[in-house]
Amino acid sequence: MGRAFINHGALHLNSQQTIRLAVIDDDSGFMTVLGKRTDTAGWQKRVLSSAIPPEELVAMKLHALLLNPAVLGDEAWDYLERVCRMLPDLGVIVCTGSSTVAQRVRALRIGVDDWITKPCHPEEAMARIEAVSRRRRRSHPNVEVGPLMAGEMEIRADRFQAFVNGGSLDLTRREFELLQLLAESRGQVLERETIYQRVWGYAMAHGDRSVDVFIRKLRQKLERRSPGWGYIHTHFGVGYRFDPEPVTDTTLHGPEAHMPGDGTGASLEDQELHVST
Amino acid sequence: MGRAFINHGALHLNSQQTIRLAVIDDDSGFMTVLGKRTDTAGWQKRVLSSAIPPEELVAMKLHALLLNPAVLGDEAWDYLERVCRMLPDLGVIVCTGSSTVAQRVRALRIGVDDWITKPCHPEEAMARIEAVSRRRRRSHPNVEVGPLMAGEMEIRADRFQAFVNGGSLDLTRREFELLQLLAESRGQVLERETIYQRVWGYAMAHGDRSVDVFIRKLRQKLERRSPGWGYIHTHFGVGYRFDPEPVTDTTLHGPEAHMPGDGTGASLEDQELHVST
DNA sequence: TGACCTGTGAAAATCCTGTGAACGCAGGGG
DNA sequence: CCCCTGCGTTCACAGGATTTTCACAGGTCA
Repeated sequence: MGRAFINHGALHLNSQQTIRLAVIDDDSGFMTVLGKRTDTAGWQKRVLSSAIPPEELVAMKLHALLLNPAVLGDEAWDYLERVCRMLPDLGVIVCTGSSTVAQRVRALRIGVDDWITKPCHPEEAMARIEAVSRRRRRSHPNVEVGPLMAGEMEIRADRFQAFVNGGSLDLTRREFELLQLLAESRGQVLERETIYQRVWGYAMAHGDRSVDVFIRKLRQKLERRSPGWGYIHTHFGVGYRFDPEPVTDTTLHGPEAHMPGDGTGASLEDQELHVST
Repeated sequence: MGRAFINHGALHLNSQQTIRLAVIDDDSGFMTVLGKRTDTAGWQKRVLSSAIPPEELVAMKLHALLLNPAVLGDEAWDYLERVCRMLPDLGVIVCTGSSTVAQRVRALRIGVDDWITKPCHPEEAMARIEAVSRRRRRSHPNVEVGPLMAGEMEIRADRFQAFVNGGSLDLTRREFELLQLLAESRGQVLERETIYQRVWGYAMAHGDRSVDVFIRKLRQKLERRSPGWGYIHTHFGVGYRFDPEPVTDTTLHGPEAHMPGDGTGASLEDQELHVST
């Protein structure tokens, strides 16, 4: 179940992009400081103490790679060249102590995107990594994340639409964004304020019922195309939770048909107060 | 039509190494040395002694801009910001004497791609400019020359034209580029901003309706030559999607005429949000 | 039961897209 | 050098689609 990550708050006008970065360096001091900052920024970072085959880098789906050639010794140039050739879309930043113009030029010509000289402020290192990743993303705007499956439904970001065995739900933009947010946070209870903030992009006015209204619209469309499944659950006094589950037709008001939760919701599982329709 | 031009802005760059660069600096010494090298490398360089409006930069179809903020004085930040916002695809490199980490970070976050500190070797400056431009060019690795088929239409990049059984659609340059972009992204919903950015080469001004107007022109020409097919679909509040499909003349308001898709896009082919006519 | 919440339906307010036409510019002829 | 023509931009409007807002009804909790 590897979902969860990816651009969470990237619903729309978000400049903050979470970056997947790998670092090959052994400078523990620098690593510590940098690590602190990247964590704060919410980046996904992986520290490696030695070169790993480019093939594995591919599997990591990185945005950028920061490496200190000193760690690799003689193979550094060869390694750099192979990485740049195999992963033209990966942002490669070299970070080293001293260096000559010739070395820097050579690296840049090989395909390296930036060369930072230590000592350097971690903030600048991050800004440069961001800059490189930004450019990289701009070139390939359509390497979209695969469709997201939920119950009988398939959510396709590239079409701004959700489908149930081939049939579109005909969601409007807002409806889609709301659904996407919910689905990305599957299992989590989201408060109205949070939802509004992330889908609408600004703070919710007191007493605004928009979220409720859109939840209703979603439920209607979902119900029509995929009856037999419950997707959006209401948590009284709190908010909503997305969790696709086949409708256990317990007409009896019984004490909840305790579905095996996926765990993400942990202790909230039993708070199930009422399930839509 | 005497087009036969070269690479316009965004679509299809030839993979020549020649770089179109503009420099805003008044350091004659550096300019001279750099100029010599760029000439040798065959770059097209334009030296400006002061800021020029971003609109004119657009017209220059640059790959990169190297500028010394000292020349602009107080307006430097504002200018940088405007340029980066308006030309997201332009490589922007700042080259200055002394600077602080804070300044560099600010610039990089604004959208600047690299910050070089003088004194610097012109060779390194060039290598960095290349590195920045390289990312940009990689955008459209579209090397395929073969004609692109879509419905009854044949799109020939080599002719800057589209045909329907032999007859040309008489597309103008912009129309063709728009059509090509759409067709290359067949099945995907493209937002207006994206379209504008990629076809026009710079950021769309708020409220610009050019994309809509060109979509209309395309639809008209397509309709005239190939009635019976729907090519461009509107996604309300989002953008447009190209997906050729025979017109299912369901005049009946019936509950969806579930056409089995033509197959190109797997099982989701049918289902329109709104189909323009 | 009373105070709150949430689900609904529908009206009202906004926003978005399709269009037709006017403008301005640049190139080609005359 | 001036006029004509093709193209790309901008505008303003009309018809719809989508969002918000409201007033209520029905549930939930203490």
